Amino acid sequence: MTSVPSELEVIFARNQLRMTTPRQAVFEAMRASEMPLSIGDITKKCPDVDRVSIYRTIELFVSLAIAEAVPLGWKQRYELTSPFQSHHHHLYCTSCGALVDIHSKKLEQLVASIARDYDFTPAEHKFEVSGLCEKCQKTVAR
Amino acid sequence: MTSVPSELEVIFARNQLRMTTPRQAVFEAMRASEMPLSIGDITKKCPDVDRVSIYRTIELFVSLAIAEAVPLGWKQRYELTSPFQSHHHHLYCTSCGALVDIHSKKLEQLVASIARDYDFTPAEHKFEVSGLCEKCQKTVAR
DNA sequence: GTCCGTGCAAAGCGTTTGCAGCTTA
DNA sequence: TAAGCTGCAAACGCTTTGCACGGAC
Repeated sequence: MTSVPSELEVIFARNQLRMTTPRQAVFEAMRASEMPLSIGDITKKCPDVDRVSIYRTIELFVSLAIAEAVPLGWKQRYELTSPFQSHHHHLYCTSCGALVDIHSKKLEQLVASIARDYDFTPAEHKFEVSGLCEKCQKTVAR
Repeated sequence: MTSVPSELEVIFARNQLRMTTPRQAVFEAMRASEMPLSIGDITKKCPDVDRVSIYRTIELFVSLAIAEAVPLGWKQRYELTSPFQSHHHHLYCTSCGALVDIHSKKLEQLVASIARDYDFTPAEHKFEVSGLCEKCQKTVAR
């Protein structure tokens, strides 16, 4: 219980939420993963947690901005956010499924600039590029 | 039948596909809409088309690049693409649901530039910003 | 000791699949 | 005419809801 990242405990305490075994398990599963996970993935990685609790936990995490949805391919996937994982976006190879994290300062500036132009207060932004990775460009014929 | 946009007919002919009433109806529903539509939305707008056909038609449209998925809020929505609607992205107000189309040359350039940096051949990209519109910034208390 | 959170069960939808008949080219 | 496409029916799986018990604080 004490091994839980303090930042998470702080967020929970601030919101008067309880640190429970299922919530820890889901958090650890996401933290240990290198790529965004679907609900199904998380279910598999947390066999002791009921699927219902996983749904509720993910919903909670998203509402607390601990995690966010990532639109990769067809399914929605989830990933930890800024306090726990540096803010980034993805390049996704539609041929081999490779995922590359992108950190782009220019993109972040552009979001701010666009928001300013349109009198918007930006909260979140999604940016994902799909295509072919270096390897697959050569491999794939057509 | 002859009133169907010729561009669509060309794409269909090129792929040896048939122009049918359901496909026209789905296309027209999307073209008439100002915002991306969910499968459920399209179903309502095309009451004479079976839900199954709507799924199959959307899948077909996406594979032909006639339409594309837009990750807005939680649900996946669909929108026509370049030949039928100019390429753009969205600002989404999480308070009132307002949607603003963004056309940003800089963003398109950035996608190309990032892809180049990572040796990627970009096919598609998604970019959506959510936040508060001008109006709601003032209205919403917290 | 309280109240929140969980697990279980079941309902509720959205989505997919198989197949016979109709429509398009 | 022949093949593709549709609609119907039903299966399937994901997600949500209600409720009583258990655990966190």
